[in-house]
Amino acid sequence: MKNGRHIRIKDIAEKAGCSIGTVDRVIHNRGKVAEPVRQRILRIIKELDYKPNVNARVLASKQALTLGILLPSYKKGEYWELPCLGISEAMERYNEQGYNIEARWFTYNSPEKFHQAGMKMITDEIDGIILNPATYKESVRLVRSFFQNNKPFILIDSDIHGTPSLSFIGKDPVQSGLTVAKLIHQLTRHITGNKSVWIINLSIPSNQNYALLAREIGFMSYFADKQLRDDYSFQSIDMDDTGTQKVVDEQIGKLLATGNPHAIYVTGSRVHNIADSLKKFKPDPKPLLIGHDLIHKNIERVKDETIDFLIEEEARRQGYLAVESMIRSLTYKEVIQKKQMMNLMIYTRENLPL
Amino acid sequence: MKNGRHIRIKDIAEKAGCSIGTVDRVIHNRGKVAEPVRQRILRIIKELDYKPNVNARVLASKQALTLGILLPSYKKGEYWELPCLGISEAMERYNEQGYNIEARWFTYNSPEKFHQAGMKMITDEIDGIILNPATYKESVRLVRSFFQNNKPFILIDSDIHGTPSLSFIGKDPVQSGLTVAKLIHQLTRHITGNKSVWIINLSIPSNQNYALLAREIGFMSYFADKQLRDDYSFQSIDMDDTGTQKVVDEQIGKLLATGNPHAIYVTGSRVHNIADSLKKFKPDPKPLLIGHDLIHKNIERVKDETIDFLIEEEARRQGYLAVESMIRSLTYKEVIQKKQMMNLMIYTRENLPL
DNA sequence: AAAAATAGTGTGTGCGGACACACTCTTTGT
DNA sequence: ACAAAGAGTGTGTCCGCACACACTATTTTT
Repeated sequence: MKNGRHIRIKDIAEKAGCSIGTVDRVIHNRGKVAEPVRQRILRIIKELDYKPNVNARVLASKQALTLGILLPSYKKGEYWELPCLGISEAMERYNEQGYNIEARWFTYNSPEKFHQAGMKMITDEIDGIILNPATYKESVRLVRSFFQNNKPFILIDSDIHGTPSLSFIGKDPVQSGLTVAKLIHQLTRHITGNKSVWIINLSIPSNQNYALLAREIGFMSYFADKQLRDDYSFQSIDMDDTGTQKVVDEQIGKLLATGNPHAIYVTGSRVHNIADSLKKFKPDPKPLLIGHDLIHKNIERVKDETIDFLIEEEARRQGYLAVESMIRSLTYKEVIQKKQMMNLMIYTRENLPL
Repeated sequence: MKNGRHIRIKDIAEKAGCSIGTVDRVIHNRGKVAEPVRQRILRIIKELDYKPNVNARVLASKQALTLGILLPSYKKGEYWELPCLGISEAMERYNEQGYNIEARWFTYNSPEKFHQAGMKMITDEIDGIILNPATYKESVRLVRSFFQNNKPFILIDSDIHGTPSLSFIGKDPVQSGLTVAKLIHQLTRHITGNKSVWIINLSIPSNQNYALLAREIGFMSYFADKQLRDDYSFQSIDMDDTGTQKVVDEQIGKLLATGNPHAIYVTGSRVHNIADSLKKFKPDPKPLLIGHDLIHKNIERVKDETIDFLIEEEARRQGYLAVESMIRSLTYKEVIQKKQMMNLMIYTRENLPL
């Protein structure tokens, strides 16, 4: 592939009959270059397929980057800890490599806080923003401000279509729902008679989570497409997430009194609450239980097989890639892929990592 | 985290009251440093948690690395193409970043060729070796030569325990088998009566593949551990892989004449051959079909649902990580994790990548 | 017409580290 | 006793790039 050595600025300068200073000015658009010379240099750069030496560049420009991180607030062990771990990991790794990257963290638990924090990032000297768009309306508004103020941003976990982001990193929630549906279908297909399925939406009430809805839509559309509606009866259950197990137990207790489902799909990451309830009530036969996200409490319930399958969208890697992409965009002016879709992982007891 | 700037060699030199040259000699073990000074510098390096600036290091040492790659020969679309893609990807990426890395490829299709190619790598000026150990005996012999000749090497895909490799990158095949077993168990548990399962070992006869055997062992041990032996009847089938569909068709035809299994597990990557046979003979009900590896022909059969599930061990990433680990070890003298276990991915139609 | 502003260009220094080389001081050989 | 060999240390150059600065030639201002 590489015959000989790499092309340097000096090589370009020689070929263009000018000094490296001029080439430098062209590369960085620092102006003050005669137009014909500029064109010539640009041509040569293309011809020679010049790629700047990243190491030299980082070494020479001791620029410090400040990234703004805007994510939902969370407690230890909850979902958003995972992307944050990925972000920290990337940050450390790049800092060790001689970069000088700093993070400013913002969290929100309401649309107001979200918007407020977002606006603060604009006035602060922040070079790039990594955020999870909360509600649609607020996000569109905020993102527009970012755009107008020339602040590059990357969306993670949930997308807002048609937004001028550097990149979206995550997964289509509809596909998640489809995958769960496929699993439940395959795992219950040999049960005779009509099969009952609960879809439990266990989430914070104020948080009208778009992603969870989309998962449910994907889930239902699988059965619709395959014309399996008559074989299954679905019950969609909205459950308030007060965080306490007791409240969940109560509600599950009531529901179980009305009958024992064949399968339960929890659209969010709080499957472990349902799992704990099932452990308490011990319905027989035990319903198939499927949910999302590789958080610690869920992993424990997969290990003891109270949860049968977990779906996850490489949450940690999302955070890592977001930081990496931002750095590449800001320091190397690399063009980042507009959509970086994660793998949709299916985990069960036997293939849990570590 | 980072208060102020990074520690440089110069900082260490000042604190130790010597010149950067001396510090450099200590860092690189180039000898000729008075022992007390050496100790002092080492202490300071530790105290200050000195991390060399990777960018400066790569820039200054214009060392060119040559990696030797020793893998089974393959045709386009076959399994080993995937790790190779990962290797090429890593190579390109690092070369673009100012590194100077070159690969020398060796392939083998017999133990003799394997050993022969391996020995050639020792005499050639190769800095590090990435290999897949073929047969146990040959591999141990070769690896011993590597060790004696001070050639660092990384094993990918299959491990040889207790080997002085820099790292092993792959996955425990027993766990793969366990995972497939879990899937088949769960997917057939509501079928009444005794369930018949075929385990098909479709591989090149000369290639007494250890990994495939280990998968089968894992597979069987699942059912043994769960005391499910009475619910299932297993048939282990060794099938020669001549590469032609016709031969497979013939054998499957004969087998189907003896009865229709509930599930088929193909331990290697040639599930698509079995899938094609099933498409031809259309046994009813269609047996559950599970195999390994995300190669193109398999993906196609997952898309049309002839194959129900595919297991894969991030083959491409294995190659990528192997190169990356080797570079980090050789150029930064970083200590590499002895075992880098991949995720075990479960794919079905709905969660195929892209 | 002289001074000042400006467009266009080249030069020099430093980023942190690798490595060659030069230098000093001691030890060893003759 | 003096040269040669060696141990131990410091200095200088270069890697490719960014960026400040200096410089020349031309145009504009006064």
